[in-house]
Amino acid sequence: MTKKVQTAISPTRQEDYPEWYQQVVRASDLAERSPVRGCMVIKPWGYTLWENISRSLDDKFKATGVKNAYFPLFIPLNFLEREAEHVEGFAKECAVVTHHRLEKGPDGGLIPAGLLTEPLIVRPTSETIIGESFSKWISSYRDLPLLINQWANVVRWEMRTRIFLRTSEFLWQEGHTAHASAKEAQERTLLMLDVYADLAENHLAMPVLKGKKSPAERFPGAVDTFTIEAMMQDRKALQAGTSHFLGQNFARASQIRFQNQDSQEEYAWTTSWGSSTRLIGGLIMTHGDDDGIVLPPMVAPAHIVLLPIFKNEAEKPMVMDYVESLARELRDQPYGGRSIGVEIDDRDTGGARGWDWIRKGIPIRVEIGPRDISKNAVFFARRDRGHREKTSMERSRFVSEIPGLLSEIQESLFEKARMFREVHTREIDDKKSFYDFFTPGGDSEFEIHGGFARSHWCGSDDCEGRIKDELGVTIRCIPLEEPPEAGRCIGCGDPSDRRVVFAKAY
RNA sequence: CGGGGCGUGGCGCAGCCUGGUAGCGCGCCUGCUUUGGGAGCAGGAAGCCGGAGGUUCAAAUCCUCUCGCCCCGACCA
Repeated sequence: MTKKVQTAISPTRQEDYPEWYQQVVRASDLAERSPVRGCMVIKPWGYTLWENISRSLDDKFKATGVKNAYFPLFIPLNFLEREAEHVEGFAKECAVVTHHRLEKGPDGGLIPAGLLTEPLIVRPTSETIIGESFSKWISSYRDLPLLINQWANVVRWEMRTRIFLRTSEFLWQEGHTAHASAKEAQERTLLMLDVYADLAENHLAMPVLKGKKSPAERFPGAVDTFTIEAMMQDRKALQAGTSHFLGQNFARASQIRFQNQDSQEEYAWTTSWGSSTRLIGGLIMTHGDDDGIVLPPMVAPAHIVLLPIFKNEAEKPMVMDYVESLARELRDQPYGGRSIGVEIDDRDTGGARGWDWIRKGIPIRVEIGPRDISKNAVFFARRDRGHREKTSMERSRFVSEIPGLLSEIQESLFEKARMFREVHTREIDDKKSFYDFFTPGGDSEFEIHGGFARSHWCGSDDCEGRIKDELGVTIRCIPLEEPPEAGRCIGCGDPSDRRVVFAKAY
């Protein structure tokens, strides 16, 4: 008699993907919703993950000469007004501070008082306020390039929020640079895109496509926006990081000028680039399964959990000694630029204990009982394999092989995700196939279908817009590093010289 | 903001149509028994049913308003 495989998360991805996502976030103990509309509480397991991600990124930024700084949370209204497209892009989702005091109201409650002469907006992004500083810091070509990053929270009053993927407040970094030439700024834009791709692929084990955004998808005020796009397990695309070449638009708006070597005054060329806690959402949807999240070792808050097993109190000291000394040895092992993170969970909660760690996605679970100790061995399971698949290994060998084992897991996660993307990416050249690809065929409400369609596009906003209206599918990016190819636009049939990637998106 | 759905102990839900002040599973606490695996038995804590009004002798159940959440759409990292 076969019974349905029991999963730790219900519903499964297949049954109801959006609900699965919510449940996984909860079950993995990463974060929870807060009483504040659209905002989340990031719990220690999730925050440590974010710390690991942000530390890796920070190191990479610094390796390219970027320095960190910090700018105000509040931006005067008139700053935002300086760049026309920028205003238009963000005006609809700004939190605005209008008062600076609270007074007792007639009903005893507090009411805002002390109207500000000029409202302040809570930063949705900081181009304008940082531009203001840049304009003061830069006067000569000798001051360039200026390479600044800030780690901050920002607020975008979104209509619809999803934990980690789109929250009203989120944590991110925003890099802002100023250069003496367009070429240098463009190179910086692409360099930072490479940094994001490196982080995504080598730390998050999340394969990404690097590409340029179509004009319709560009950052408000940018000349060019570049993106890394990942495919989630519902086959939708997730924009996981963006890098913008801002030309002289913001320099003009913020009066960022410098004197060049010919004593001529010029506007600087600027860039900005950002990535956020959304990466965690991407991580969940790239590797998570029906038992919870699966953490790539490079960013996992901890790598190994040791689960002591003893039949009675008499055995406990011996087991705990073994466990604690093993933990010490493991923590001495290096992995991914830090030491191995080891948790010891000696709660006496039976088998449920192991499932907590499965849901939390820890890469390796190790069970240690008297039987292992007598053999001087450990009994372990990998999160990227079935939960019943466990291996016994001699202790010292386990300790010395652990860095390699973690690398293997990291690699296997990436490879699995890459294969998934490959299987669900199609070159599509006729309109009917294209529409079929993005049209649900089954009767399930949450059917997962489609994927990435690599198709030709004539370059017109009209074609792009029509496909968006009719199918909810957008151009995710125009991939970089791909040779031109002659073809016909999937929308209108006009000649096209390259393929672009179409997909439904988060 | 438009369409749809939903708000009942920490989580998932039943009850609502046919009003009579709350129930199930998991989790949690205590004890005993178990122990290489999401344990068994017994006992227990925890909700006044999102909020506010109204109808009624009586409302989780009916009516109105409101807040929030989820899905689709529009918009976005």
